Amino acid sequence: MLAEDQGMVRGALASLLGLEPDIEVVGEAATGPEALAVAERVRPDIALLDIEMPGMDGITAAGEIRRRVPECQVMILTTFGRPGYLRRAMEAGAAAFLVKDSPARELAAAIRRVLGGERVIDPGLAAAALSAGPNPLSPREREVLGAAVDGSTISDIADRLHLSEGTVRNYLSSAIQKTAARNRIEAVQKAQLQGWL
Amino acid sequence: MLAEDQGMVRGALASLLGLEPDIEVVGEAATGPEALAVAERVRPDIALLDIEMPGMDGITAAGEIRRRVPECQVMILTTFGRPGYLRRAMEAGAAAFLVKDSPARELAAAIRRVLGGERVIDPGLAAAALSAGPNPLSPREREVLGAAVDGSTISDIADRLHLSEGTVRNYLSSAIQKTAARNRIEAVQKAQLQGWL
DNA sequence: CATCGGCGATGACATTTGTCATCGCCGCCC
DNA sequence: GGGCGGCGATGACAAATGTCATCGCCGATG
Repeated sequence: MLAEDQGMVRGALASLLGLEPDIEVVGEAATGPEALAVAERVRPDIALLDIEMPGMDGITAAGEIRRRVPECQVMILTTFGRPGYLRRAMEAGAAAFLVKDSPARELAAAIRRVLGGERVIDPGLAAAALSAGPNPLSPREREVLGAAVDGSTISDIADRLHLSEGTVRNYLSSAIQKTAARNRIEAVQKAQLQGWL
Repeated sequence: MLAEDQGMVRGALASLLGLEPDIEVVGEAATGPEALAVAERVRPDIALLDIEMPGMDGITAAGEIRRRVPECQVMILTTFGRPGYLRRAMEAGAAAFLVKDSPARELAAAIRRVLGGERVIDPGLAAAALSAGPNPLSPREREVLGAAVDGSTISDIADRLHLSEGTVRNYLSSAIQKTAARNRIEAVQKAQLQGWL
């Protein structure tokens, strides 16, 4: 089955896989929750999930699918090969991690390898994920930094998270230092690049 | 011909179009300059361009292709249906503007309509583009705001653009007001949402 | 020819942001 | 039991950011 929010990309991928005689697309979904529902209903051999989806991100969906449909292998197909994404995908039990800018023919090849029991990960990406180390941000730091992505002021964030302004400043400050950034914007950029948010 | 930087999406779209008996993909490109070169060489009936591409964005490439290969109709296929993108695409002479989250079958239909001499634009998007009005930012304001997206400080931007710090502050301030934002981060967000950068 | 807008700059000012020291309360782990 | 780290808070301080008034130089436009 195939989960991807952009209709045109989803349809195109379905057509790509339809060319392969040994592969059949048995279900499609456009959101995280929908992916979960479809997976439970059709119980496919493979679930191919995008990460950026409305409702529930593909990695969370992957974990749920692994839990509820254990015989189904989950593969992640994403635009952004961020180290933190790869790490979280692996922890969620994914069998493969593919980026959309690799050549199209690698998709069917990867599916066959997963069906054969292998795990498929871009070697360069794996190295990056390992060398980058784990997410250094504490849960609260992540939350506060995540609340800052849209340009909210300190007092906005404090209100939204029910914290004092000083506390918000402290979390932002430590997030800035842990990401080796010079201000919150750089911190957000760097954290997103690593897949830490 | 097909220009799209993500290999897997490009291949999938090619396969989707390959299903249509009256459509043939005669060339592929992964970057803006490559798209231009391929268009000049194969002189296709239609060039289907993504906007976000390395080297040269799809809208600029569209203008160049229209200029150098006048018999070729250009269609834009993009992830982001931003009003400013649509406006610029039309000014560059595009015959169609499609977003990737519409259903896959609309792609072939749109191609046929363009071949029939029609222009294809999502009505909702057209309304948004017209009601949003034109880009209110002056070229310099756009440049300065664009230099602020990555979290650069005032003095970074001043150095990069060979301006005094005070001038940079003035431009940012007026960009913030024109976008009705509260700080530069919100201004960047809003401007990007509108396709003004 | 006067006006308007864009460009570039300066100086002054208020506000926001980032840093640091310090505190108390937990829970965990050696 | 002591140490460590996460959580939440306060106060003080320095630095960065945003605003405003004002200036001069252009080129276009009425």
